[in-house]
Amino acid sequence: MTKARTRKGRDAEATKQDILAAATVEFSRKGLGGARVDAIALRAKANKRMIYHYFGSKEKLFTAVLEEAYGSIRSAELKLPLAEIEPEEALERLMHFTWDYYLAHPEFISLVNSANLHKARHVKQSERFKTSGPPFVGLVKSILDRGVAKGVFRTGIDPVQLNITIAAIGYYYLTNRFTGEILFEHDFMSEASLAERFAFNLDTILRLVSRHQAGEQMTGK
Amino acid sequence: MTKARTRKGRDAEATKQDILAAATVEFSRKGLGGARVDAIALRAKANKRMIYHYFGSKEKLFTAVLEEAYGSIRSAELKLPLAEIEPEEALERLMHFTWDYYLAHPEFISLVNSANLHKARHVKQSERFKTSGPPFVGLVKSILDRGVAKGVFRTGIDPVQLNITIAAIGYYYLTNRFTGEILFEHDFMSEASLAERFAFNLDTILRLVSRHQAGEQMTGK
Amino acid sequence: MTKARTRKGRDAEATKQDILAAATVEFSRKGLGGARVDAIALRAKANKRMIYHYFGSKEKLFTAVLEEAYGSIRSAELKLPLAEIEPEEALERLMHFTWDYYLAHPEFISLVNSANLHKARHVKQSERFKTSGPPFVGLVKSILDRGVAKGVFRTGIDPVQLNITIAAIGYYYLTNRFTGEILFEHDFMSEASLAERFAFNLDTILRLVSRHQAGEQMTGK
Amino acid sequence: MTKARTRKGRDAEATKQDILAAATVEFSRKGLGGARVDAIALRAKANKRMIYHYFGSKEKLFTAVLEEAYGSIRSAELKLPLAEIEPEEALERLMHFTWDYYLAHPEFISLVNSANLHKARHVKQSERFKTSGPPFVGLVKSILDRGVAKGVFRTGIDPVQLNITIAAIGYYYLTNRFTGEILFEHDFMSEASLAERFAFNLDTILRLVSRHQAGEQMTGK
DNA sequence: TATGAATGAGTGTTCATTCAT
DNA sequence: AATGAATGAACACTCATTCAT
Repeated sequence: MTKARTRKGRDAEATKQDILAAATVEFSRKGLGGARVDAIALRAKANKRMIYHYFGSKEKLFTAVLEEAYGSIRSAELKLPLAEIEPEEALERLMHFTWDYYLAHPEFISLVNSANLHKARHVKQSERFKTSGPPFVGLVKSILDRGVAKGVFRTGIDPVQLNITIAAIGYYYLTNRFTGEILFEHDFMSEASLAERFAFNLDTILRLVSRHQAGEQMTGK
Repeated sequence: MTKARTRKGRDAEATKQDILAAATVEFSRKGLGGARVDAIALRAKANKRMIYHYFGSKEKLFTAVLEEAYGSIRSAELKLPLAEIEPEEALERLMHFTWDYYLAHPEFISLVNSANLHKARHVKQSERFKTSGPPFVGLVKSILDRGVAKGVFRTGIDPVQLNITIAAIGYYYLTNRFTGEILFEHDFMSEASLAERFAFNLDTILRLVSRHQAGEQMTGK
Repeated sequence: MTKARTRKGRDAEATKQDILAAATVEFSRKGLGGARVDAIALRAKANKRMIYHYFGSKEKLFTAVLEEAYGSIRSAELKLPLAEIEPEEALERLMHFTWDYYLAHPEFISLVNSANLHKARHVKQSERFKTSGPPFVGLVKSILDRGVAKGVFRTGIDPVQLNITIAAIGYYYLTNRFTGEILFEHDFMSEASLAERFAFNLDTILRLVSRHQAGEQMTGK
Repeated sequence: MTKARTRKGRDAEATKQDILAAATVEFSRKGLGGARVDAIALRAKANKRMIYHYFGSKEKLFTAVLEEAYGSIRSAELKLPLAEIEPEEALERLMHFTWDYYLAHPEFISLVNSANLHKARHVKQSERFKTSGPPFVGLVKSILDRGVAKGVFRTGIDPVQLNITIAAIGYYYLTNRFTGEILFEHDFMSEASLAERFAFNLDTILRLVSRHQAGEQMTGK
C-alpha cells in the first residue's frame, strides 16, 4: 500500500530484485555455465541491458545471487529463538529448520553446489562475505555447551564437525535424490520418505551427541 | 597383417579411452554447461571429429562419462573382501573405502553433482545403468544383518538410509569444502583435518548402529 | 529574478560547451566510430540526455565539434597581423602559427582525419561551413602577391598548392609520428626534433618561393 | 592452372587471404572502431568464425592488415631499379612511385591514419614489424649521396626529413581532399588537378635538394 | 580411421537512443 | 532544464556440430 510504485518498470530497486530472483532460478537450475543471460532477462521481464547496468556481468550477478542466498539462510537462522529452550529441543529445532529450509529452498542447495564447482571463487571475491559477522558455527556451539552443562550431551564434540554433519545428512539426500532414486530404487520425495529420512537424521545426531544411549530406538517415526 | 589390424583396432580403443578420460576431467571441472568440446579434444590429443564418431554428441559423451564413473566405483566396491571379516570391521572398512575413493577420485563427486543438476536425465537414458545388476545397497545390508545376528548392531536400521548417510558425511565435506573453508574459517584439506573428519564420521556411524554405547568417546582421534 | 533566469541561461550554455569540449576530446582520441556517447557525457559531467537535447544525435554532435574546431583555427588565423609586415617574415610567421597551432591542438589534426575518413560528409551537411566567408587561401595569396611585387618571391606560384604544402609538411609529421617513430627509428617529439623539423619545413618553403637561391643552406638549424 | 583448388571454401590459405582483403577494405573505409566483423565476413564470403580461427580477434586482424599493407608498399619500393639511374631521375622516379602508389592504394593512406589514431599500438605489438630489415630511409639516403657526389644535390640534407616531406606533400593532399575541396573550393581529383599537384610537389623537392636553382620554374607542367 | 575446414545459431556484452518524471 | 531508468538493435566473439577428403 505504502509502495504505490508504478510497477511498469520505472522502479530501479524492484527491477534489480526481479533480476536477482530470476537469476537465482536460472543459475540454480542450469548452473553458472548453463544459465543464459537472455533467459534471466526474460524471466525477470527486464531488459537485458539492465542486468549489466545493475550487476556488471554474468559472473558478478552470480556472486550477487550467492550473497543473497547465503544472506537469506543466515538471517533466517539467526531468527531462531533457540537460546530460550532446552538444549535437546534446541538441537532438534535447528535440525528441523535446516531440513525445512532445504526443502523450501531447493535452489539454495544447487547454488552452493555451483559455488563449489567454481572453487568458491565468487564467494571469495565478494565483499559481503568478508563482513559475515559472528562465526557461523556459533549456534551449534552454544547448544552443545548448554547440553554439556546440563549433563545431557557428551563433552568433546567439535561443533564445526557437528555443524557439517547436520547439514550433510540433509543436503546430500536432497541434492543427489535423482541419481539416488535410480541407484537405490527408492522414492526419495514422497511425504513418507521425507519424514523417514528426517527421523533417521535426527536419530543419527541424537545418538552422536547424547551422553546416555536409550535403547534400540531413540525417536519414534 | 593381423598385427597391423590389431594395432589399428587398439589405437581406436585407445583414442576412445583418451577422449573419455579427457571428458571426465573437463566435465568434472566445468560442469556439463561449462565444458567445451574443443577443450576435451585438445586434452585427449584427438581430433574433435572423433568425439562425434565415437560418442555421437556432447550429451552422450557426458552420459558415457557418468557410466564409466559409476562403473568404476561400483566395481571397486565389489572387490572389497568384506564378507570374510567381522561386521564391525567390515563397516569400518567400507567407510574407509568410500572416504578414500572420494579423496582419490574428486572428479567422481563433481560428476555426481552435475548428473543431479540435470535431474539424472543422462543416467536415466543410459542402457548400462538399467542392467546395473545387484542392488547397490547390498553390501551395507549384509553387514548390518551380520552385525545384528552377532548382537553388536541394533535391529531396525534401514540399510538404504545408512548407505546414504555414510556417503553424505564424506561427500558433503569434500564437495563443499571451498565454501566451507570460508564459512567455518577452518582448513578442510590438511592431513590432520582429513583424519579428524574421518574419525568423526566413523564415530557418528558406529554410535548410530551400535547396540551398546561405550562411554564418552568410541573411537580415538 | 532576472539574475536567476540569467544564471539558468548561462548554465545551459555552459553545459553545451562542456559537452562540446568533452566530445572534441573523445572524437579526436577514438574517432567517430570509436567514441562513446556515455564517455562524452561522463567527461562533460552532464546527463547523457542533454547531449540529445542540445545536439540531436552523435553524428550531429560530431558535426558541431568539427564546426567548432575549424572555426577556432580560422579565427586564430585571422587575428594574425600579417598585412603590416614584410612578406618574407609574414610567410615565416604564418608557418610558425600553423606549426604551433598543430602542436597546441593535436585534437584538431585527428578531427580533420576523422572528417576525411567519412569523406567530409559532416562538413558538407553543416550550415556554418557554407557561410565561411572569405576564401581560406586569402592569407597566403596576399603574402605571395606582396612578395612578388617586392621582387623576393617567384611569380606563378599557386597559392592553393602552397597553402596545402605548408599544412602538409607539418601535419603529416605530427599525425603520423607514431608509425613514423617505428619506421624511421627516430624520436619525433623531443624539443630538438621538433625544432629540426620546423627548420627543415621553413627551408623547404623558402626555397620553393624565393626568387634567388642563396647557396647551400638558407636557414640555420 | 597448377592450383586446381576446389575454390568452394576448402582452401585455408585462400580463405585467409579473402578475409585479409575484405578486412583491408572495411578498416580503411570505416576505421577500426567503425568496421564491423560481420561486414568483413560477408565481404570475404567467409564464415565469421573463420576470422577468429585465423586471426584471433578484430584487433589482431587489424594488425595483420597493417602488416600486409606496409609489407606491400615496402616490397614494391624495393623493386624500384633506382640504383642504376642518375640521382636526379631516381629522385623523380621515387616521387612518382610514391604518388602513384597512394593513388592506386587509397586504402593504404586510410590504414596509416587509423594506425596512428591508435598511437601505432597495433604496429608495436606486431612481430613482423620488428624484423623490418634494412632501414626505411635507405633509398632516399643513397640517392642523396649519389647526387651530392655528382655535384647536383646540396650537402647536409637529412634523408629522414626529406623522406617524410616527400610522403607528406602527396599524402596530405589525398587524405584530406574531402575537406580540402570544400575549404579551397577546388577540384582535387580531376586528372588535371592531380597532374598539377604532382608537378608542384616535384618542383618543391627539386628546389629543396638542388645545388643550383634554375630560374623561375624548374619543371614544366 | 582420421582430420582440417567450415558453419549457423547462439552468447555475453555494448551501443545510441528514448521514456517518464 | 535536467535526470535516472529503460530499451532494441547490434556488437565481438563462441559454441556444438557437420562437411569434404
